[in-house]
Amino acid sequence: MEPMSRRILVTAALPYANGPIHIGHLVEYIQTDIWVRFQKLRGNRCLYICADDTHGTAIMIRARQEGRSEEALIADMREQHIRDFSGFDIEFDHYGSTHSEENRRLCAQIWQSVTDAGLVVEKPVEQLYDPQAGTYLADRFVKGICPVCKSPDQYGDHCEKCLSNYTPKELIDPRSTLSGATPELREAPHRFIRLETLHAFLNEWTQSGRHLQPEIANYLKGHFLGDELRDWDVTRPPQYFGFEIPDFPGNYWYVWFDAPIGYIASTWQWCQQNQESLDDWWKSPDCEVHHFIGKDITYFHTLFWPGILKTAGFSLPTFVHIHGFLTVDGEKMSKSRGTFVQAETYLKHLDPSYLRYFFASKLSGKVDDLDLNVDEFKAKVDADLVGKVVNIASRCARFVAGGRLSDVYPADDRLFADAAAAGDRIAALFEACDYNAALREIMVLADRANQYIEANEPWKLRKDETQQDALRDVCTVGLNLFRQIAVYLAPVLPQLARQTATLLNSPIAHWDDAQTPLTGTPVSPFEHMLQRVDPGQVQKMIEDSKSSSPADAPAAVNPQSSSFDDGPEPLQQEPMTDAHCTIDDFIKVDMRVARVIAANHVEGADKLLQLTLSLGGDETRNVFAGIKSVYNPEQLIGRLVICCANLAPRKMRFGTSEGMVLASGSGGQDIYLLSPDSGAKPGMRVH
RNA sequence: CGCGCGGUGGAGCAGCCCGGUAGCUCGCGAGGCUCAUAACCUCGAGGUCGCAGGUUCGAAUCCUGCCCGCGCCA
Repeated sequence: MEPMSRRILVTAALPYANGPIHIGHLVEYIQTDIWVRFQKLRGNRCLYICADDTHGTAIMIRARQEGRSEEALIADMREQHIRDFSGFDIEFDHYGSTHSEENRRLCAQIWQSVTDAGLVVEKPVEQLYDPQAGTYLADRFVKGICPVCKSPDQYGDHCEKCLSNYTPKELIDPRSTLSGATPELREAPHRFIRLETLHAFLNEWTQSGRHLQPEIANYLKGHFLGDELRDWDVTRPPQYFGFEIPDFPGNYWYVWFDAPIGYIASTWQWCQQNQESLDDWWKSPDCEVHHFIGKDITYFHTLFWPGILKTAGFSLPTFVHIHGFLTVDGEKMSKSRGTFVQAETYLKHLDPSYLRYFFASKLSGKVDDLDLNVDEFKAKVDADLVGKVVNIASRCARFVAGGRLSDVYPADDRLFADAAAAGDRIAALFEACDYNAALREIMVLADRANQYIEANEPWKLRKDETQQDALRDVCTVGLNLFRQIAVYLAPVLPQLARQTATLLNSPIAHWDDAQTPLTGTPVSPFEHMLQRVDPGQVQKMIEDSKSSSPADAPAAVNPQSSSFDDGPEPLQQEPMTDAHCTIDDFIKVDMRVARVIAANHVEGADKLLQLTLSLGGDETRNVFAGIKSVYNPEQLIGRLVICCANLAPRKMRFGTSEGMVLASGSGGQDIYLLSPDSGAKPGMRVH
């Protein structure tokens, strides 16, 4: 027994209250849940804290669209999230919400601290404003061309291509993703946090080698810490769903200011319910703070957040554990392929233990992306869990069902002792988040147990009346080896731990339960603990995921009525060209009727669909069209379009585009493909 | 272009930090067992460890250059 148990506060990133939990999210919550369960099993005091992230423009807009209050929306989502998490045996000690009184008060307190520290400055900001939606546009709701590297279709704050950070007004050719409208520049005062003041501290904290994975420390050093840190814009003018700032009336804290503070607020709620002191968890040097996040939100958690905590006198993170993204069959999750699987859909068809085990087998404590290959998923779960682990119990339990284990643990060629000795090594691997290596160690133990059973042939002993004691001894060894494995797997497979407890009538409550064999205890009748993965169910899940998704591609935002109410906006948005073109100029453009014979999503592209156009006969064109926001590939196949057939081929990031499909509209949700009246045939020229 | 990660028998990976018999899972071939959820056990075939240099008695492992793949706001 360890003399001192650690106190550990653990958080997973707060899921945004704008959508359901899907298997991509689950990587993180499962990874974290395993770590927390492991810590608790080791006898440490550990809290798993999470909450819904509820503020921001997206929530406001969605509530508006659904005709209800933001509060109603987020209450609903929170319920769904909690339901999904519990379905996967993800067990939070507390699940709060950033829209809570505790969070409001903490925000105010921390705001006061950073203000007192002289970190807050006010500056006028020209921000893009969506006149149609009636709101300023959050960075994520503006897309345009990156001012640094000129990549098209980048968000307003940050370029995916060159990883530069900038402000939305620097963006070239901006569009509102809410309405498709061209936003206008408006000026309003904002308040900023001077991160640069904390540069020396952040340098030291991130580069100490103790709080971050090395590749992350490297990344920060190369991308941010080499330059002056930018002031961070943390307030928003109306309209915005969030907390109004006490000393800055009419303005709101930016969602990224109050979201991480939600970690503390949620802990506070737990403290109030459990008569504990918040300071013991967030201001005590004896308490570790561990954050688990995806690599997408590295910046906020490794620079901004430590800076804030430091300034406000809260504990700094002991470690920020950063994981990669989930791919399915080597590709980004895709709605059309049915691999964008929601938690709820998964649970309708498959056992959550499968996913917990599979993710664990893929997680290594590195930032690498991890891939869920459907065949591998089945192979791994079937072979490891059913074929190896559960099989051990299945091979022994029947021979002693209704009876008891031997009163003295029999000689077993040191198998149990060796496996007990492996406990520390396996624990170290769990501690380091290298679940993949931990599971490999555990599977070696399972192999040995199966070998033992093979060598001792209990099925033969059973037939010999004089060998009944020997039979019970063999099963006692087999079941104890199984139980050891169940203990080591308990963080990953809590359900298996519960089943094992029932089978052997002894709870699994501590890691050290693997150190001492059970003897003399009754054995319950054996029941199957885990089924093999049913490929039919996997298929159904994928089908379900396909059908449930098109609905959530929202229709156009503006339900304009009246029959011929044609306004001047289109022309105002894009004035007509003055220069004439000659008939000869016009003839240069060879426009043809074409049929879409194949349409696919382009992985990595936000706007593009890849189309194969037939011009009749064998003549086809491969074309990339920026129409993904409005059209699904399925609905395009078979329809006629107009294409420019002699456009010079253009090499794009995703392949070569050999033409262009004609469409109108301003972009975003405002895109309309041109098509000929019925009767036209592919290949016909447009004159 | 940048940053990060990777390139090891058919597939997926470990080993690399701390140089010295190339290992695991699946698949494949042969055999065994028949207790177990067509599970389990044994044996076998199969690898120029991306390429080229360098350091060294010795390199998958260290150094340099190059090539290729993947990822980059969920």
